Amino acid sequence: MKGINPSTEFHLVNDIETAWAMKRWLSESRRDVIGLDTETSGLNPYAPDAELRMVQIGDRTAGWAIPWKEWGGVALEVLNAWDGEWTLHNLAFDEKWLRIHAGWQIPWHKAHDTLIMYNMLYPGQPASLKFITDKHIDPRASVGQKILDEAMKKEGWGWHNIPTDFGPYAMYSALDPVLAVHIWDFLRADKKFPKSYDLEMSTLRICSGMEDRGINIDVDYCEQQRDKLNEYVEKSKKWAKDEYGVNIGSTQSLAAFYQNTLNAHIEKRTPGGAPSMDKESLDNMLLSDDPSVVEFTKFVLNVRKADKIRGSYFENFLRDHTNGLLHPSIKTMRAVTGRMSITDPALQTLHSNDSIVRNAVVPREGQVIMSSDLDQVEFRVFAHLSDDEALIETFKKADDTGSDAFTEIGAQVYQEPNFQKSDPRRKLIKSTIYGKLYGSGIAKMAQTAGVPFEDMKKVSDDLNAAYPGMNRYAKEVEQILSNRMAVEKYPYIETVVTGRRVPVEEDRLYSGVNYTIQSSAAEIFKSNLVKLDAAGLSDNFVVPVHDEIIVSIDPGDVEEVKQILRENMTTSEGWAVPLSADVEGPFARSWGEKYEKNH
DNA sequence: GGTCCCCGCGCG
DNA sequence: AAAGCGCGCGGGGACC
Repeated sequence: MKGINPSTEFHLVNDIETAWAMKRWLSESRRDVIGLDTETSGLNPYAPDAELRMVQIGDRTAGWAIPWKEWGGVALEVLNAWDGEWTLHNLAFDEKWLRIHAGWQIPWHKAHDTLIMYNMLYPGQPASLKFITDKHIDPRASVGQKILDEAMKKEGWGWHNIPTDFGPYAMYSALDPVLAVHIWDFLRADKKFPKSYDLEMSTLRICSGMEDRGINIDVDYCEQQRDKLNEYVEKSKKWAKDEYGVNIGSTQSLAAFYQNTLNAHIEKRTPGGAPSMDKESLDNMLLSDDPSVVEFTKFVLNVRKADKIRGSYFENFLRDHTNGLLHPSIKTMRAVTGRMSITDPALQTLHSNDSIVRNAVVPREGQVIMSSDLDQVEFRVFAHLSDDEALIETFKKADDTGSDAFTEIGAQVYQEPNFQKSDPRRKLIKSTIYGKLYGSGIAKMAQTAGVPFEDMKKVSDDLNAAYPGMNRYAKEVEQILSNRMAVEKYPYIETVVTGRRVPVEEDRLYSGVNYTIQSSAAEIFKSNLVKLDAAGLSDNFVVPVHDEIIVSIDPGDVEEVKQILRENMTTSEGWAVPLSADVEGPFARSWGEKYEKNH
């Protein structure tokens, strides 16, 4: 650790002389990269009162903090003057603020993100600027942060109103781009970017575009649904409270009511030991001999669902939109496995068993919605990795005949060519396969499928006999993980696409199979987005949902887009089983059409 | 009054 | 031998 050179200068650009000094610094020194950072009023750049407060640039010799409101023109001058590489820590954040509030688009092909770089090279470790600086750069650097925190507390300042000329704030701000450059130096010691870094940087650029273009919602529909559900939920909760004194929103109150008033027995416990009032527990209540228990339980289940839909979706849509446009936050590397997550609102969790919520998501003006889903991608990746000849053959047959993989497995395992999709064994086959993907035991599979242990075991044994590669692969993975734990200090798996390392918890090595599959599938999907971007479709992206991309397109382009989606969402090269995708739509009214019962 | 965890449940 | 994977969100409730 070399640390920060004590002769490094930090400046607040709040007079002409300093502005000139900064410009001289920019033009007179030779350098490979400039660090860039911003200070903002808060986290959400789309908030009505959002304000860019400071733009900071720096290298190994100096850091400059430029108050945006007073000296924004100077800031833009230097942003435009530098045509070399930029490095930032958490590019996704600053890129948005600069684009929205400074009207300046960072050139993506010259922008680097040390947050992503760090994630690639030190998977599973905290990756905040502060943590990395303390650990790898210079622990003295965080002293300023402490002083600033205390001052803000003492003066009652927040990020939105701390004066830009307050010394510690200016100093702390000017330091950050300098740190960004030091982290760049540290991570770039071998001057190579991992393959996964390129994929993630492209994904970042594509998803940033999606956040910016936003998602159109039908505001009137949301308001109607919210009001309707609101009335039902409030009325119902009040009735339960008045009539029986039970708060059905509280698991404690609800459990007490079942036990004390309805004299119902609650078998299941939560991990914390409390009586469980989850869906399974309540579904058991539906089997009660006591009609009043059954009626009350139906009532509770209905209210819960309505409450969830109202609060998590319609309320949030209405809270977050501006003129019918939602700008969600897409975190491209949120899950340890590299899956993306979407918040504000949580667009990956919209109810799919009916279309009520997705009806709120509509095409852009004059357009139609289409979608493309990867077809059982995790199972296909599993089949590829397990290298089980029979399983691979079964997939090929299912693809050739256009039948469903689980049905085809039934036909194969039971030697019944006429095995039907409606055969009750198909459900057990599906449960077994998903159980294996997730590393579950037979007891859990049986519980999920709602069948006796013995029935489940029979199917599981049959599948293991027919496709021995599945268990063989699982054993292999555990063996590799144990070896790595012993030799390399921590157990990790590698993704199939880029070889990115994903750490596995030491006491849960069995989850390595799922991690490999899930993280590889995530990279396959991201690669497909990059391919679609190259094919010119990314401006039409609306939202990604793990293995599915939603697009909004002109009605005249439907056939062309179908073709583009089919081509670029499918991968065959290098896979024992083709990774195929379907295309659905066009839907002229809403995303919900895809989920309508008769569809 | 703010913060954190538990619990339950939505999605892939 | 046995182990369901990954997320986000909201209400309740404990705690400070």
